Amino acid sequence: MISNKCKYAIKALTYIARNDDGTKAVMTADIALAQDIPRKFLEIILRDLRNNRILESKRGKDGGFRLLRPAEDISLTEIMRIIDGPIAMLPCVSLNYYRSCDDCNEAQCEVKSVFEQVRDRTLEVLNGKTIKSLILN
Amino acid sequence: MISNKCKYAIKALTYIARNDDGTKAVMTADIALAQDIPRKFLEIILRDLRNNRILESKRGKDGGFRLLRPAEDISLTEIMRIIDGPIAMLPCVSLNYYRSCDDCNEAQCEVKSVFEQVRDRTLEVLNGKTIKSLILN
DNA sequence: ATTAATCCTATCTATTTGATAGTATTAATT
DNA sequence: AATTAATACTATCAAATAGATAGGATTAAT
Repeated sequence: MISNKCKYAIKALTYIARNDDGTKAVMTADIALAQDIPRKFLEIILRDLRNNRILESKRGKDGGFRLLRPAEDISLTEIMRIIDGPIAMLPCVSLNYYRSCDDCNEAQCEVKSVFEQVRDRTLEVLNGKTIKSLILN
Repeated sequence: MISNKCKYAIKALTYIARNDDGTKAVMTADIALAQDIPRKFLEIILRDLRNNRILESKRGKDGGFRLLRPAEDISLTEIMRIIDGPIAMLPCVSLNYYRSCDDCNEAQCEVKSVFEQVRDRTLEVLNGKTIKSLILN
């Protein structure tokens, strides 16, 4: 399962991508209302995305958020890794968050290869998806 | 991520499948030692698998656990669903644990179809895997 | 009766999830 | 300079989940 937080992040980004008309930043309150996300929780998520160079923010009146890059250059996997961490089902098969298993000898682990296959199939789907491709439904 | 508990369950089952010689049940202590699983935690897991008709148990001296079905009839997905619940990444795309999302209109949700694809690819891998196939590495 | 196994109940700690409250800061507008 | 309206930041909080551990009850072979 991905967290609600991660789903909110994705939905917020699609809303920003769709609604940034080039004249002004997109406000938290508008996103929260349109996408049904708790406002204060959304604030945290958006700041998190800004700290990870997905968004830029503008403070003060007429402030808000904007994509720091074109929507087609923001992949789903990047968002998922920022918000939830590893995508893989076992730490020992994670490409970006590898950790060894204390309780098994990886060379002879029976489960590792299965979850490597799951990881590869999952990434086949996710690697091609961007904020841009999501809003072209 | 699957839980440690789920990984322990799978490893315990492979151990039982490999070591049931038909004469006596496999003991918790042996599994715990061989697979490096905390003994008391393993007890809970094995009882859970028994309650879900994966294992049968025998109490008292010479007691222990045994597969209730042939190893080739115990699928990985079944174990994962018993221990961790849904396999899908979103409740609204889960085949066995479906729940609707409060915050989105499923008909026009941008993320649903992506995670349906992930689900299908994941199940393509996992559906073919059984305790039997895992121990034939 | 003894021994050795599972069964059961209760408990515990740490982490994560999913938030909320309140204040500080910034910046556009008047 | 004052007002207004936005994000930024800090602190907290409650509930659920993860990952166990302890201790005694029950069962059954010898």
